Amino acid sequence: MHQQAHELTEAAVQTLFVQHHLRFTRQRYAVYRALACEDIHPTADQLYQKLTDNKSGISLATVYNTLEALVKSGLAQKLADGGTSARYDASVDDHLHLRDRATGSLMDVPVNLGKRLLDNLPDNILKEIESELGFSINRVQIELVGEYAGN
Amino acid sequence: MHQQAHELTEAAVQTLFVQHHLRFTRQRYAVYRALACEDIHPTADQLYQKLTDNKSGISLATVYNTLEALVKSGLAQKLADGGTSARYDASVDDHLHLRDRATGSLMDVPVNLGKRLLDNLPDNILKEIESELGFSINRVQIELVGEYAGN
DNA sequence: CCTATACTTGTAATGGTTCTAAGTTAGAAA
DNA sequence: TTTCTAACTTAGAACCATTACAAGTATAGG
Repeated sequence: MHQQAHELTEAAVQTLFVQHHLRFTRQRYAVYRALACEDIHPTADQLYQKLTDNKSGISLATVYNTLEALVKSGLAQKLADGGTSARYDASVDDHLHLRDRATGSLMDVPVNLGKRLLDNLPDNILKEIESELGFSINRVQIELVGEYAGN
Repeated sequence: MHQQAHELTEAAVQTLFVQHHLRFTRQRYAVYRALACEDIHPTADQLYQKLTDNKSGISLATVYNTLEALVKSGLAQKLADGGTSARYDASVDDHLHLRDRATGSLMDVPVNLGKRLLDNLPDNILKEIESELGFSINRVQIELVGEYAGN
């Protein structure tokens, strides 16, 4: 679920940053906005390209720095691509990804379906894993690997 | 579940390779054996180090080539590390991973627990996702992200 | 308005992975 | 067994995503 997808005004994002102990800068605002309005899961370089097209005046190093800050503060997550470069997502909730074996591409499962699957995970077994292994689960990341019917 | 974990004789692995249309070489045997008897999920370089210690006489390029061949043939899977380097696993079955947020380390959930969770996934919802999205699911990869109680 | 601290930036360095081109080998066929 | 060739191995170069660095700049608190 894309949190605040409809709340990307400067003031709203500034508030969000303050809540997460992040300084608000022109560059960070641009990166966050670009990331949050994406429905794919962009790489750092894709974001940089997009921002450069927008003449947002930002360096690639800053894109990386900002993404790291967002991830560390909990405003984004870094998804391993399996391929060459990392992908980012401005969502932090549990959600499902679909990975196409053929292309390696990654996309979200529609929220309603994904949520139903996650809500129906056997909670008692998760609890058992936690107690048995002395592990505290923060997030359940599920990836459905397969291929589109067309292929 | 580590398939053939007890069946790593030369003959057994050779048969396995033939079944998967892979030529059997000294180097591939060494890599497969090193991978299959690991309980962690080694990186290419960790395997290379281990094999070098064993004086197996193998180059790093071959480790990479072999891992790629194993993955392509279905005898291993590549796990995105989220961090810097990829990790490999000589198992192809659905299974669960635990990722420690602190260290980024990745390990298996014991088979019995993992299997119970996977067996209790709501199958009807998975089917619905398949039909709704025109996607055919080969594998369900679940990662439990969290931290050990000690930390 | 001033200041301290944190952020930004271009560039260099790093490090995992892939490429290349030359040598070697597995395994099929005779 | 011998021969043959496609496939494999290898060292080193190349590649490219990411991080480190050091100098300049901007934010937010006082």
